[in-house]
Amino acid sequence: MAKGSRLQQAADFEAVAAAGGALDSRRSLSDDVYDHMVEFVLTAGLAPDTHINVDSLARAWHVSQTPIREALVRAEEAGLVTREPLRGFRIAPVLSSAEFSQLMHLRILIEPYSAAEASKSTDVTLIPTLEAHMAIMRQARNKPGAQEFSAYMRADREFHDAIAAASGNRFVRLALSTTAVHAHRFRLFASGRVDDASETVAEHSAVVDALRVRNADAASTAMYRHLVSVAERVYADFGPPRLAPVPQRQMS
Amino acid sequence: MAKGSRLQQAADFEAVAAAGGALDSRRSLSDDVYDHMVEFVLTAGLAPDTHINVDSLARAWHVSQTPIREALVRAEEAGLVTREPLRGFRIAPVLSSAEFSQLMHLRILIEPYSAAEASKSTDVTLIPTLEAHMAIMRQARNKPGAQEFSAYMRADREFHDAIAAASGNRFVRLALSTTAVHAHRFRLFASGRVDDASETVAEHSAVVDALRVRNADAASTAMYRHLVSVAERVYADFGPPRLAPVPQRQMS
DNA sequence: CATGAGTGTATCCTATCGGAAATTGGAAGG
DNA sequence: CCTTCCAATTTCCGATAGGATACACTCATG
Repeated sequence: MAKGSRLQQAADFEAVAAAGGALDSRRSLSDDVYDHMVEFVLTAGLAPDTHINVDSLARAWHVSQTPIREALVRAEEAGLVTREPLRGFRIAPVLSSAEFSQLMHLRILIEPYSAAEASKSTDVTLIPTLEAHMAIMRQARNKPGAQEFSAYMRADREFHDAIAAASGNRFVRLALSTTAVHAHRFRLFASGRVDDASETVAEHSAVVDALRVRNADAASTAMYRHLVSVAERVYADFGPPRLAPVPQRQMS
Repeated sequence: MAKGSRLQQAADFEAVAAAGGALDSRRSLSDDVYDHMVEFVLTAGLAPDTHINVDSLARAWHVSQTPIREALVRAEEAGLVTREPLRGFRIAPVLSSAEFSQLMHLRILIEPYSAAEASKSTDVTLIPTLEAHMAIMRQARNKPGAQEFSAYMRADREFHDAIAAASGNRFVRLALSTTAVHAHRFRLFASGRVDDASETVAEHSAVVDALRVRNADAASTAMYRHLVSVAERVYADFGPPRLAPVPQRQMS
């Protein structure tokens, strides 16, 4: 392998790594491979159940099998791929409609809380960060391209993750991070284009407004309404099952 | 390496594998190593921040480095170990009191819902399974030994996991599975012995009673009370911070 | 047509090498 | 004589290449 380059000629990847992970000067090759793999699965929209040949993937990316395997193990934990012992790895199946409903139930349990806690955050960069993500989403409004969809979904993920991070509860953030890629892939295969930017941005604005004035109850409610709306929009495209009654309890 | 044995002489391990995983005839060596590692970290009570020497661990368990590394990557995702690139793996730090509080917050958000959903389960083996776990916990009551503590905590984990599984929501179950090992380790280092069996079994009984009569509201409430009690008991030993107000919403 | 042996392929594991980081020893300066 | 800084050594992580084993497929046979 050439001395300077790690993955492929890796020009595009090095740019991503430089932009996203400049702080961590120490990154192992398997980390790079993992990031590359996530991007690959999420944007390329590979067919579910596709066999992943470790050897050919290693040759294609000009690395050996070990970092590929380590990245695949992590991807399995994240739900991106599945593994059958002695039979290898496959691209994970896309969520069924029922499973997406389950996913949204979990988010509805957690995210109103994370929004409420985020309203107490002292991080002054939170609001500007959220607005930056919303600007990207506004920009992608009604653009049918795959590129725009990818940027749109990325901004959406980072919007929710920023709030989870601001909640200060690492377990909440961890639990939600797993859901993000699944939701991304479900919507990628459901429509694959930006079709709800107006509603989503409006609902995000309501959340940000509540966070700006540090109103925990309002933030919680706005987030709850947003998630219910997201689910309803998806089910409008897909028909039943609609969102089952969402159990929520009163502030004690 | 001898032909029949895989880990060490591995007599005890083979017994565990035969008891727990007989259904999966296909298991890779890294799976075995991972299970072994979880058991090792949770029962041996290794000091946090202890360096893990991959090479010596491989020699000690009579396997090579690759399955060790794969198991460590999975253990990192599960929060059992931490990894610093180019500096290796370490035993993960035990949760601080504040982090344990965060963990309990997440459980309180999720588990009342999982109990409510489990009450609708048609699985006839659920109640007997839960009662079996409770029997084990009763048996360990007020026994100070490390062996009893381990069995007690295992039964507690499996009790909650069985309910999560019965909820039918795989994302709920996944989110909770991460919390289990952290809670286990926190209590291992907090007291390390069975000191709340009476209360815990009583509270578990309340949950099972509600599940038996398929009362979703009662199951949710019983689980909520149980988790609050768990947190309160831990804080009684530890002093502040006590459990912050637990945000819960009304059933809509 | 069903069944079983034989061949090919890919996974999984092992053995080994390069290289980065921690450590120990020594020399220079105060 | 003690402290501080630098450098060589050692240790161990990360990566590579190759071999053993299990599975899938093909083809011959009852």
